[in-house]
Amino acid sequence: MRLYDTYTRSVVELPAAPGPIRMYVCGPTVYARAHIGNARPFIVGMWFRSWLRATGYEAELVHNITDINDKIYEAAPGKSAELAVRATEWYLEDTGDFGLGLPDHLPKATESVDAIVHFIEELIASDHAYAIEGDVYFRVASFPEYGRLSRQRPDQVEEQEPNALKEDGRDFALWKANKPETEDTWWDSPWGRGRPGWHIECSAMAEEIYGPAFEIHGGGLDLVFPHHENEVAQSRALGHPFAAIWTHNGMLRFTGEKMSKSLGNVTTMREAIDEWGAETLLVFFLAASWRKPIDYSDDTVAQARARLETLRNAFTLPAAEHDEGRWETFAAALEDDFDTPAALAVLHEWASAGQLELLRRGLEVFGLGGIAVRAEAPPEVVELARRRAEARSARDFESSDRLRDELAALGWVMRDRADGYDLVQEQS
RNA sequence: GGCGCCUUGGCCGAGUGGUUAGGCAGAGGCCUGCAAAGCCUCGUACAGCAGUUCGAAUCUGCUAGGCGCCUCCA
Repeated sequence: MRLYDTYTRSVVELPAAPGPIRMYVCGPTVYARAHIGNARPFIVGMWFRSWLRATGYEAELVHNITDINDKIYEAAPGKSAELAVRATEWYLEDTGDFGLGLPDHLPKATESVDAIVHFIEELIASDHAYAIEGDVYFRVASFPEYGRLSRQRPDQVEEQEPNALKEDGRDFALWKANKPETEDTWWDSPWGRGRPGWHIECSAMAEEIYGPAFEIHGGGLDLVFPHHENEVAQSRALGHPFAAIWTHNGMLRFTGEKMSKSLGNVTTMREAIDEWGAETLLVFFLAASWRKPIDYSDDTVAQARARLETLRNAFTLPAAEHDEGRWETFAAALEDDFDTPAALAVLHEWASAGQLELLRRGLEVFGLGGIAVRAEAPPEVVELARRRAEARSARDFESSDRLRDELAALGWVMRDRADGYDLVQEQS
């Protein structure tokens, strides 16, 4: 299995099965309903895990919940903890609707403060961080490799979060002293009441679960700098190898621009799922390479929906003799940097060729196995269909067409065959 | 300004040196009482310019356009 690695900007080979392959994929900051772009790292991560397991790997996925953050304090003054809990539930509900299961671990920053504090203490002890007036900052100058992940020269890195307390404008906060007027949650620490900075939680949680080294760290392309750059710095400053491979998914775009809450051009996951259904959205994501941007528009999602129906219809057609040898083309596409558009093309070829067993198995990798299962028609539908079949064989086409309309009104389509008919539920 | 990515037929989107991607939409046909579903046929595309090469969508350079990060961001 080969994957593109941001750190080396090249396609690298994964350790051979059974691995293990331990993945950490950055999750959401929980202050609002997540948008459909936020679904991409989750979906891609769950697909990776699914494929790795299907090919004999021991794969694990950590997906963190950032429930301590300025955005949360801003969005719910005085009630930030309640908002974080509610928004976490939304996120789990929305991502759960994709039918891909749960990550193996869903650590929360609020439940990892001990590990975070311990991590910061180690950084201070090794002179990679310093405490001042209740804040703690990472000393960027102490880590010569700073900037390597995002390909920036350390001396060109600009000031992060301007602040007069810092030794160096590039330094970033590991711990922030509590600001009682705006921050209604805090934790005690050796530096006083406060709360963790954003970047440290991922280093601490990843290492708390996996130890100092693991295989894959993923997230959106917009996290490369500063978030992931700071994570590597924190961990490697302590001599920990941290992630071996970095995977960054492309951004979802809306009318040509990145969909993001700060631009306000978002469709929430909830809205997207309600409008199109989870299966269509999965096909939508499948149709583009995980590293490339995708435009979210009615037109592109409608194309995905049409493809989904084509694949679904395959299961109403006669099956050909199973040909296990054809699995290889599908596998090869995914082994090659997880090329899902190429794999999707193979699914269509199987659909046309009547390789229904392969098609079902291939769909299952992506959480789409459900489309292989046809809905059972309720008794009144079965009865209408029987009557229409009768009318048809009596060549009473007027009644036949009327009954067909009645079925359509109930959401069912009759597909006549030479030797009978199929009853298929209309997909909306 | 710094770093990086992208540009394929009406649309989405693989491919990365030489033989069909695949899909959506559209046209014609087959099938059907008519449909639906399916099947068959039809596009001969690779931003532009220059170069390397026997040969380039695929490599190199330049130009144009677009996007991302450099501040919170999946």
